[in-house]
Amino acid sequence: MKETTLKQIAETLGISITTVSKALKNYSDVSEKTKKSVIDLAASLQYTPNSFAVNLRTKESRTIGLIIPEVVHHFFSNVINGIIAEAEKNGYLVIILQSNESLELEKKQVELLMNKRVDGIIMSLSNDSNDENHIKEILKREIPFVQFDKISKLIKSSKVIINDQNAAFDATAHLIKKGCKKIAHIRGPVNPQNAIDRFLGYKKALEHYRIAFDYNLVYTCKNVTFDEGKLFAEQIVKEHPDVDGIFVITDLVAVGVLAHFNENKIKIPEQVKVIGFSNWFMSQVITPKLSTVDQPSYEMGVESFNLLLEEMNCRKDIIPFSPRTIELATSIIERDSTL
Amino acid sequence: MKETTLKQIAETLGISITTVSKALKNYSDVSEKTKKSVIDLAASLQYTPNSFAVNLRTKESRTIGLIIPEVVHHFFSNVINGIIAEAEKNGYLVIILQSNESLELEKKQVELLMNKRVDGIIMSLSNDSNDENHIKEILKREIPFVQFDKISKLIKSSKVIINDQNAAFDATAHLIKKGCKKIAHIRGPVNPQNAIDRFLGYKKALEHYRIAFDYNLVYTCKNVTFDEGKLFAEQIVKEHPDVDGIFVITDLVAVGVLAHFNENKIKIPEQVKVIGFSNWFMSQVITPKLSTVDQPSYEMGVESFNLLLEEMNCRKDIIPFSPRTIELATSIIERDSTL
DNA sequence: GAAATCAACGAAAACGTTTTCGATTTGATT
DNA sequence: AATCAAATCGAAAACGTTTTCGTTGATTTC
Repeated sequence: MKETTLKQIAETLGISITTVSKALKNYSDVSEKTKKSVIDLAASLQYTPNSFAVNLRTKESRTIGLIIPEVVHHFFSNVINGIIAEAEKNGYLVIILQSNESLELEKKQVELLMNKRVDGIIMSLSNDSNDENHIKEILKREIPFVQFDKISKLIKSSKVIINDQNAAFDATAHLIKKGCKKIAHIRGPVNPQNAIDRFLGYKKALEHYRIAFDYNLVYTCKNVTFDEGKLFAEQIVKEHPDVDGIFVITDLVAVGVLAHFNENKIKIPEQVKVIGFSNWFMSQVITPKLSTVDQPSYEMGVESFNLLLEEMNCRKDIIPFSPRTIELATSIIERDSTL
Repeated sequence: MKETTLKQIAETLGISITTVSKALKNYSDVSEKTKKSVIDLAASLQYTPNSFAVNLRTKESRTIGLIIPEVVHHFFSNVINGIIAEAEKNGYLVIILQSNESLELEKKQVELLMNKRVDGIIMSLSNDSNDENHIKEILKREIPFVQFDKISKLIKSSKVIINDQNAAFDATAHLIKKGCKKIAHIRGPVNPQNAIDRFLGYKKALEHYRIAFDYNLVYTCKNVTFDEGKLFAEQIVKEHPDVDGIFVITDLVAVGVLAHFNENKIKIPEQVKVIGFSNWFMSQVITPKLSTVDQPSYEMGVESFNLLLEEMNCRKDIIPFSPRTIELATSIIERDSTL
């Protein structure tokens, strides 16, 4: 039971492969009669074009690659969701790779995807991406490319981002408006632009509301984990017992902070108010419910794919494409932890 | 700046395409001298084989398809993680599709993957999969196929599962050993085998410990959500105020139960003990920490891929393959909600 | 009646690789 | 000198599709 090919259809119908191909693609130089006979036979034989041959001939695979730092992650899995949904709608499939926050793996995976000849690549950088040569190689080979969330500003490509600095400003301002006078910040790792921007937003908010900035109130995550949240919470109450507000780089870490406070009977929001970032599902089921910054992750995936699609279509029609950056809106979600 | 091909290398070196190809694949009938010159030139031209052509020629794409009900899901995203990691190790890439628990979408996606001519398919069924024709089509076309977690017993294929019935038995027994006398069960939807098996395990445990089974104590989820957990918790305390233990189909729903109890000052574990299923990350950061059944999700992904690989290799060498079923061990994790 | 138009079809090249099966040369052996 | 074996290479087919460019015969136009 072999696969049906154009050749088989052509032979049983006594016509040429060319005509069969054209009939199935509804070319105008095939008579209605032969069209019908071809289409009918193809249907009854369950003919589907051999995509390997189509790929080779058309030089496209209708497949894109996606590289993200982590799959098991509320934010990223939502982005994945948006990307594969939008891709499927447009007839594209998605190959997903996980860089595990490792630059080495990331490089290999970019290599892999280029060798697979995907039609485009969407990517969120790993934390220790301080080297951009592999990314530049993508652009050099003229492969459509979109960055989202954790991006490199040095690379001229389309991007889908939020304004981390403004969002962090808003989050910090929210604490201030709720009466906090001494606000600590648990920040992300040193390299990624997001962590830097959120830190700058925090600092800017303090300045704007005339609260002295104190470097000792800034704690830096290495791995951005639940346990780090617990650890830093402990350090904060020990070193600065009068801290009454904490802005945390992301909800996962913030939940760690809450856990430590809960265990040590430190009342939230009475003694300390806490606000996170990203609006993980977890935040609304934890006690107390965590205030946070909502980041439109699904939409981010959708927009990323659409930007990529735009570029892929331009390349196909050989019309020039200039990269665009889409900035999505964030919003403060007020819950029990800052009431 | 076009892509380098075998032909180009052959022409600049004044030898045939055949020899170039053989040199790069280290065939024994090419002299060391020409091998070296070919390899050197290939490297300097950054030659990579055109995978479209290789696919067409070898009839394989070194790509597999994965269909799961939901990406944004702690269990499934961990499985994804296991699969793509193991696949990458073995030189395979993974296309991921999400069925959204819809049979219609699932059918389309199976179709899509077969038309893409992936080398194999791994799948976890959607909840309303009461029709198996699309799956049978996969087997008919002799495409290597593995089911995991939500499987159909009617399909003869390799499977990676846990023993849901035993695990549920253990979970219920755990509640009984902790002193519960009247145990409710919030079960999953009617169709999926898992939900049925877990229900049966619950029932069997009651029988084993001589506790009367009461159908009124069984509540059936439709969408398996946090909100359903809250809702059923409310119903349970209203309809059966003397219930002192609840075994819940999965952690997400169990967290909903905890939320309702927390809001209504019903003490856990003093008044009611609760045990979930799947060991979501959330369970260990919620208050009180949720006891649950640990399900080895990452390992499930790894094993699924390895079974698929086994079958793919057999097909290639045309040696017969008989499907295997791997049953992974689960374990009870005792936390605050059943202390 | 010659020229132009049109409808319907097909031959063949092309995409880039892999692999089979000879062909050729060289050196060694009878 | 004839035979054989080993070492090295290449021609060509094959994978299945798409698309360009002709070809043919029929019809229309001046």
